[in-house]
Amino acid sequence: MELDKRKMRIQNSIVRTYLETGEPVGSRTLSKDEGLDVSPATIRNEMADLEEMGYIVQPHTSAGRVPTDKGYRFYVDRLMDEQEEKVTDLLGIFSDRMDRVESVLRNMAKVLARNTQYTTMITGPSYETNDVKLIQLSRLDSTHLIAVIVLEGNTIRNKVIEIAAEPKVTDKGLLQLNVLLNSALQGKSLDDITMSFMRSIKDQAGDYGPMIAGVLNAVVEALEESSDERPEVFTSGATNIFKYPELSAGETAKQFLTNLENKEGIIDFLAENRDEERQIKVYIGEEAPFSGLKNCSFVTASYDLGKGIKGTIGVIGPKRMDYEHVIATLKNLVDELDDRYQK
Amino acid sequence: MELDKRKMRIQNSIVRTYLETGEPVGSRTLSKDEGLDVSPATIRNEMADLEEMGYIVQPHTSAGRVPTDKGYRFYVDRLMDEQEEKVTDLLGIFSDRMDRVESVLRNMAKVLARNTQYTTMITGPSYETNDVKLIQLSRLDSTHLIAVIVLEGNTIRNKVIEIAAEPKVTDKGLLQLNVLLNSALQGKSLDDITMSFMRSIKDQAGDYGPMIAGVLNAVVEALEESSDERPEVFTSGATNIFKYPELSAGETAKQFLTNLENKEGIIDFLAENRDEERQIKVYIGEEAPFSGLKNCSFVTASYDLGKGIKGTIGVIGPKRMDYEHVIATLKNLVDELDDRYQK
DNA sequence: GTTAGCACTTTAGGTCTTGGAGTGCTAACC
DNA sequence: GGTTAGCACTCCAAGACCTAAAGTGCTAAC
Repeated sequence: MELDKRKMRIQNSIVRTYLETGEPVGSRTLSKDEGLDVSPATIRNEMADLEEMGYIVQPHTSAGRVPTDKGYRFYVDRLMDEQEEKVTDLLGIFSDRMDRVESVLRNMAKVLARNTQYTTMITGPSYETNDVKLIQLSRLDSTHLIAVIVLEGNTIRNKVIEIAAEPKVTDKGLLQLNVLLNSALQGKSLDDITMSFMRSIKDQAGDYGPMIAGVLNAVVEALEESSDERPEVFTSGATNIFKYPELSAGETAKQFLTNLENKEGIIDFLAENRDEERQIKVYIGEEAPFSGLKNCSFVTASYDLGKGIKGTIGVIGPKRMDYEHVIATLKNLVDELDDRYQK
Repeated sequence: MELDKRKMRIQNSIVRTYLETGEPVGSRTLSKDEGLDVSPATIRNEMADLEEMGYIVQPHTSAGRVPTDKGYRFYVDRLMDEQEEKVTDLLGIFSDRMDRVESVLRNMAKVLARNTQYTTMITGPSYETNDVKLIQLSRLDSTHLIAVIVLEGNTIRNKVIEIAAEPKVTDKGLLQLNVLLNSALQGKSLDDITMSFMRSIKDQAGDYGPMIAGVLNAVVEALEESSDERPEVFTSGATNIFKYPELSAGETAKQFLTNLENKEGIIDFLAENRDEERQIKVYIGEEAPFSGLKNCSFVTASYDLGKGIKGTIGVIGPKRMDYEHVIATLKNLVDELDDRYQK
């Protein structure tokens, strides 16, 4: 059964009012809503219908109505279509040097949290292409080398490698090693570095053969750090939940914050969204494939900086969050990111 | 006025019992304490004295006694002298590679939080000596160089430098540049890099003169990051506060967590302790030169990994924290660190 | 100096009561 | 037929009240 126009109107009014106040909405309140020129009694009838259809519920007999997950969903779906508001003022973030993607993301989380007043989390980029672009050994001191490994996408890893004092590494030897390593490793990914491959390099290294093991180890570690490792997650505004009584009462706050501190689960959840075709997604309450956080809604957006650098941005708030604003802001942010970096 | 032996005994009993239970301690409870063979009435008399002297207070007329800051202080001072218990089981941390000081510290915070069940924070090392040890330019692609700058103490910084496509940088040129830069910059610190110094390098660089500006910029940035920048702070176990009702009730939890998230103030506070001669310090309640966190005590320890790498570890918990355990653990940890790295 | 005894105070928690908010239903109205 | 006024009913929140328990300070006896 479809909702007629008045029911839709009432439903949306209920959601909107509830978003603002956080209190169950009664028929009297609604009747005063501009544009709805009917008596409370009429509204009561309509509400009874809406309740039967599962859009709203009463916490208890003599209370007003509160939207169900389905009710929110109805409201949000409408938003997603209409929504085309332009939000600016997030640009400041980008003035930062792009030196370290990390610091940009961290910053982004912070700004977003301040802007929305909810909790935000951003997964660090996980790199899909993971090839070695450049490797460079330098002598640090008599027993240590430093290996700088640059991966496709310009991620840089440093590794300190301990070496035996003998045989002494000459400048010339180091140069040769670098040439050897670069020609051997360039364009290689983790999968390419097999045992036999390693042995062949070792053979070519002559006197430095024993040392090569350490170097290759470092390379493998660097590659593993970039792929296998779970992406880092930057959170911000965790304490914003104290602004919403329904999330800060009793056990809930504890659970919320503990979940956030551990980051387990959340990472998986965000990572899952990474490749979705649809940029913005909204999970209301139980919809999130992710236990542990009751009474919360998630809005996620995936970004793609090109070169296989992808990640997810998420906003977590109470179910009664300002979806309109959050969606607009995220959409804006992602568009902006794409514009700037996806060339 | 000095405390006689029985008063001392009672005072310490009160503190210890209160640490365990978190509830005001009554005379009856104390009289059952082993070794104290007097009646509740006698104890009541003594307690009246202790209260007058400011070691304990009653939350309200018909409640037991609770230690004051002064009372805790008395208890803790005694601990600091006696204390020589050996706590092990923190060693697992060190098995990690020392590649990244950062990850060791992060880990350390985590283990410490789990061990003590309080909140821990560790300031990243701030480097006192800040000299360039090694600099190495490599070609990334036609318009980018990568500069690897190793500082004394083996901190490694990477900088990507954008360069003009012309004049083309040859391998040979790069080699020369590296030699030039290393001989010029080695052992130099931020203060040494003056305008005239920069000009002189530029002159020596010949054709690559224009490019040098970018490189030197990168060096300066790297140096600034290590010195000027506030040290990073790693926190862990923030949600442990929910284990202590007096910290998780109402506003307090919010304040606590907000303070922790912002890290402002805390950094300064920890940094202040960095150079203290005394390794372990205890701040009880108002003693902390640091507003914002009521009802908390801090135990801090400063570590020194040599080469000017110093920092502070802090444990924050309710006033009624298990000082004995925390102090012992920290002392142990710092000793261990010193043993391992201060050679 | 120590202790038993007792009157006194305060709090935590339970029960009761009351007022307000909101509903569903019925009957009247347009 | 849809809309509305009226009313009885339900439930909750907040306050008033009460009680039991815990702990004290004081006094008088040991």
